[in-house]
Amino acid sequence: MNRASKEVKESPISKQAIGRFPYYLKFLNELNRDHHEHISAATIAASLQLYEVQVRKDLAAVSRSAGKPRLGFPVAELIDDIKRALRYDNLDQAILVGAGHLGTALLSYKGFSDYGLEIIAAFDTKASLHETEVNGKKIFPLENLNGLCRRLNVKIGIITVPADAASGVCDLLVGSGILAIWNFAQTHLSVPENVLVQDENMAASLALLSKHLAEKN
Amino acid sequence: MNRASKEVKESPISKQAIGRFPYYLKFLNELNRDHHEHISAATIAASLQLYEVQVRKDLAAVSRSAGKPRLGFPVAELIDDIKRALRYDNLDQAILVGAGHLGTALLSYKGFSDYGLEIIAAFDTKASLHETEVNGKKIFPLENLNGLCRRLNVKIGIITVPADAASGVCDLLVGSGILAIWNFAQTHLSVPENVLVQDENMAASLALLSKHLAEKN
DNA sequence: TAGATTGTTAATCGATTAACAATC
DNA sequence: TAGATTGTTAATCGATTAACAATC
Repeated sequence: MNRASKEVKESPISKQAIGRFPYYLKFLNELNRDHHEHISAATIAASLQLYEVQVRKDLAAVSRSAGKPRLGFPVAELIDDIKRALRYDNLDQAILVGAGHLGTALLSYKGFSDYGLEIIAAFDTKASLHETEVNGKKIFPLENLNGLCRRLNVKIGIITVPADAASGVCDLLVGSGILAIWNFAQTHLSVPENVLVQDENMAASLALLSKHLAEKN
Repeated sequence: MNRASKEVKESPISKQAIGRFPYYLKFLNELNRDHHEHISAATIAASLQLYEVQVRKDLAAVSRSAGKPRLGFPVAELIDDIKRALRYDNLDQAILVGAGHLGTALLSYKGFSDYGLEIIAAFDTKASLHETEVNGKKIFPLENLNGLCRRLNVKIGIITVPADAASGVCDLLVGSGILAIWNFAQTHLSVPENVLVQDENMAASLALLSKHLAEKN
């Protein structure tokens, strides 16, 4: 507040912490609906089965106004702070490639806008899908991808094609100016260093489930 | 080999490493198809953009016969070792709750058997879905869940219901003897400590994508 | 005031990376 | 033999947890 140089302090939020904030947010939204004014880190921790310190540190990293001893944090303000930190407030446009079962499911999901994402169009090689719509989003041939991304300045691409097609699609996305890729294909994607690939590694999840089960015998 | 007590050495494979093995496996399978006999950690690392040491350590953790200096690891054997470590060799049966878009996508996916998972049935509250099939898997009312899980000794449950229904479904699963839950709902689930909840935290992925984008401006 | 609660520094833990000796 | 490659010990890094002083 009264610092000489008031830079926008670079938020030191770890990747792990970013995974926890959506849970905080959901919990806080419920509180807010019930008209709770304040909340303590201890209560959040108990509810989400985390350590108090961890919650305290996480909240300290995003909260603009410091929490008040005895009271805790004002719920509404905290919600805003988390939304800002996760950038849920500004809506990013995305395109999706691969309108199979999973692609269709993602296209149909209404909840992404809560997370600041809007899928505006889909692409697929299958001609029978072209010009059809899923949840109001049109499906185009891949040839249209570059043009559309350039024209609308789309920077997020979602890959839901089979593994053997993923790498080609990835190159196409990168060549179309995409800077962040959400990859559901089980394959390693090679990209320039200014592009981020976020893998949704379901095979890893399955292996962890199976491992747990094996240990329980 | 020539140790006095030959216990089954508890594999010290980190969670992170488990996430990498599916990528190793995919790469090795391709090599195998091309009839490569041996492979070095360095080559794998270069291909998947990892550090050599990391690959070496990961492989050392699962490989039964040690790798050979100059040669590397025998491809076919390594594939077997990884499959065993990830337990892809034994097929686990699972049931799925919530036959919406995402649930249907998972039911339709043919690739899970490669990962040692077989979804044998689905459940949904919606009466119009009952007794219909997706990819040969029947959809039942939730009342049938307990009986079916008990009868067939199913230990894995997949949650693809809306967030506000997830916690109730979770309790039902736990009460039906389920020991491992793959949770796609964006909500914290509370379970007894012998039950594992594996969250597929898509909100976290989105936040990471969005954050990267914001940093690129 | 006393005590609930915060924010922060230090200790611990787990995973990655560096360095290097062993060996085919 | 020389050198590519492994396996392992030690150093580093990032995140979590413990300890504790500050404060409303």
